[in-house]
Amino acid sequence: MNAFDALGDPVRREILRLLAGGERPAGAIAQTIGERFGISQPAVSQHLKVLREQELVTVRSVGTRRFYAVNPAPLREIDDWLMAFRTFWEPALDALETEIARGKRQRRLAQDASPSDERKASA
Amino acid sequence: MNAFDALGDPVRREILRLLAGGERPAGAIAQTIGERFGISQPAVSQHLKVLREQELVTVRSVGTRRFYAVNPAPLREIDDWLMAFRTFWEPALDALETEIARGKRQRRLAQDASPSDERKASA
DNA sequence: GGTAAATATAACCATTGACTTATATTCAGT
DNA sequence: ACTGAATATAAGTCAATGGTTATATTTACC
Repeated sequence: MNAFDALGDPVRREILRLLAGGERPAGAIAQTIGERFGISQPAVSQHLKVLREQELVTVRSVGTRRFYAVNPAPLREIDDWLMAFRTFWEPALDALETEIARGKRQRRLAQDASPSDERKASA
Repeated sequence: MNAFDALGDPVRREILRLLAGGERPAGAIAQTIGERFGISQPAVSQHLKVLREQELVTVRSVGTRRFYAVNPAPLREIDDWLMAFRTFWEPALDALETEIARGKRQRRLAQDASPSDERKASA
């Protein structure tokens, strides 16, 4: 649940939001974010490093360019962490919602399983 | 969306999780958390201050005791922030789920409205 | 009003974090 | 091999953070 630490910084949150729209090369990120926050290319690069270390992003090299993309896994953990608090703003789930929530969870698990293990996780 | 900064600290996250189980006096929090992290009463008190400032908790005084409780509002904002990323791990919502999601959102809005404004937000 | 309990604040210190500028690395093209 | 583009790393600075001990504040109780 270490991802929270990385998300403590507004610059990094904004980088992620930018990447939510699809992968971007480091240069484009440095451009957009640097402008928006008034910080230099190295500064952005260092933020990208933190995001990499927390595995909030993945990188793909193409020539001299590095394309960053969101890695959703740690964000899902945050989503899970929030579960304990959802009772505060979600009235108790009724049966139907519970059913659907369970369906979602199973689909998610199915997605996590190795392909060889895809034992027909039918809806 | 400043709540993220406060949640960057594991001690504060743990305090919130503790409070998810119901309100607690500062002493009990200092006891539990202090033990768990090996930090002093003032240290915990300072964390509580940060949580107060970010409005992640509310306080209620009873005599010399101060009862802390979760204030869910900022956590909901985080929940909303995550929305932009849910598409990564949730397959596109089908019509039924969308309907239910909308219902939840409306119930939530109804809850936010001032009591005088409660215009029978029936399910 | 004095004392003790519960909690917060003050003052200080060490560490971490987020910048900066300068430089190294890596690859593409000539 | 040389050059330039894209990116990362190094080194240094400064402010913010999280801890400590000591003390102030508030309230209950005698």
